[in-house]
Amino acid sequence: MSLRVYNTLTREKSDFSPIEEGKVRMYVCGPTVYDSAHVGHAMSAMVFDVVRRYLIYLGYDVHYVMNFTDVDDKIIDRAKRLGVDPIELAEKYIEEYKKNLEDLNILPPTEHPRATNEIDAIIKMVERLIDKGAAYEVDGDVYFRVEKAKDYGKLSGRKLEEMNAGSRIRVDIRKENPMDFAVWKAAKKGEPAWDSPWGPGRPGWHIECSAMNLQHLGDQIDIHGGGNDLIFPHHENEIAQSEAITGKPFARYWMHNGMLQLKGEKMSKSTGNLIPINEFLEDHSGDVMRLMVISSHYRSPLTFNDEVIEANERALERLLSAIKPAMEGASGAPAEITQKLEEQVEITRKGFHDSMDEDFNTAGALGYLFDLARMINQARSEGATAKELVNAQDLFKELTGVLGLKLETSEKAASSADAFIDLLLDLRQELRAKKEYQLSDRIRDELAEMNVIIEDTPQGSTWHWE
RNA sequence: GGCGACGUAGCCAAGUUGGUAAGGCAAGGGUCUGCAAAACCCCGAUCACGGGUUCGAGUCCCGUCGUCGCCUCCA
Repeated sequence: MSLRVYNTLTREKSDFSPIEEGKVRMYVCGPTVYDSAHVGHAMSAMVFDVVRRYLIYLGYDVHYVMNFTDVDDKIIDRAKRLGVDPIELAEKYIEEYKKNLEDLNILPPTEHPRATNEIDAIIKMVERLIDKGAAYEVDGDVYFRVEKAKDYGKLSGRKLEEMNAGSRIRVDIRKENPMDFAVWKAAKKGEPAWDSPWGPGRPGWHIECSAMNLQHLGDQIDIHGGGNDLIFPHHENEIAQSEAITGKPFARYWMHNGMLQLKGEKMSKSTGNLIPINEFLEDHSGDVMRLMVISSHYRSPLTFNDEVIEANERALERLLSAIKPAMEGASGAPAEITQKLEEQVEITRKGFHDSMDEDFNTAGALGYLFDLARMINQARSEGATAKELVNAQDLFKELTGVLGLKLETSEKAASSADAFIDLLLDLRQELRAKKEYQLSDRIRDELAEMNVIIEDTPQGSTWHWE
């Protein structure tokens, strides 16, 4: 079997084959940095992180570009309201976003370009569009001429004549067609601006992505990703611009993730219906977020609420249980068990691969990992030795790693409290030996209230943070 | 109004070209334990509804109801 990918452009799955053998050029739309990113952004970034990790797992050399939109109306508005410099405001949220990605165990992009660093390339592109008759200048603004793009609407399945542009926004009478969109905007007073043949101004939203693609990945790319709310108009316009310039098909595969649903609605910055990544990470690990994301298909909406978060906290504990070491003094599990475990290793490897090959079916792949976890735990409780568990556990770690899970056993680093807790455990051990259970239980209960969980095993007691 | 997606057990959710429903969480029962915890074992759905095609449909077609996304900035 080989990898199949759903392509928004064709609305069907097809076999994946990159332009250049063994290499994948991939571009994912990053955030507009005017505020803290929320868990919906995290979802999108994670979805494509998993895509990237799986492609690497398959042996591809992946060139991964994620941009920052660091100049646009919202950033300018926000900065004006706060009385700060828009470029500095953007810079602040760029740094924060990079930290978010790190905390969420998202691999750093190969390149992380930002619009303001690409101004020269953008201006050249706009000039080329004008030269080709694909764009026109009006009073310092430059608009893309949609009627010139013969197959405009092919990505979103719209037809120009069917779109009732201007039904909700006032039509700019200077435009030739209401659907024409700005590729260059004349600057108003006090706004960040760059000199151009059309006077001081700044790039339109869509052109920067086209420019960064051309600059960093070339005329044609393999995968272009983003949230499905970007299909129209953003990606539609990117296609129109890029293809107007190169005359070649822009991206081979358009991948779009579903929206994260909070309270039954799309999580969105503009409506304030959101949970910032920072806030989420105060109470939960990045792995919990990731588990939620990979528990369902990337194209489906993601149900996000407290109940689901809690369920995934517990599910994560189950995954963690699989990589616990063999019991101390284990003398070996029955042959029947160890053989079953080895068989499960092969079932898991194949099942994982087949699932992921089918348009990155992470939820299906995860199912196999839970099956393997159960088999590992079963073997361990039957007395399997570390050696008997090693193949299964190695595969388990490898494949959870492909999904981007860290599975760190100790969420909190060693703290100064450790020695005291160890002391209390020793004390409790002595009390239990004397069968003074009232006191020993009190130690356990009160430590539990401080989020220290004690587990008794035949080899003694252990503890961990809740 | 237009375009698109979806509706699977209490909740989340998978289901490749149609052949008789993964997995997780919760609940319940059990093993282990001084009691717990963890782990392990057992336990649940005919797939929104109504038609149709087929030997056979969750999986294809039509209709109905419902939810969501896009059509305006948005991952």
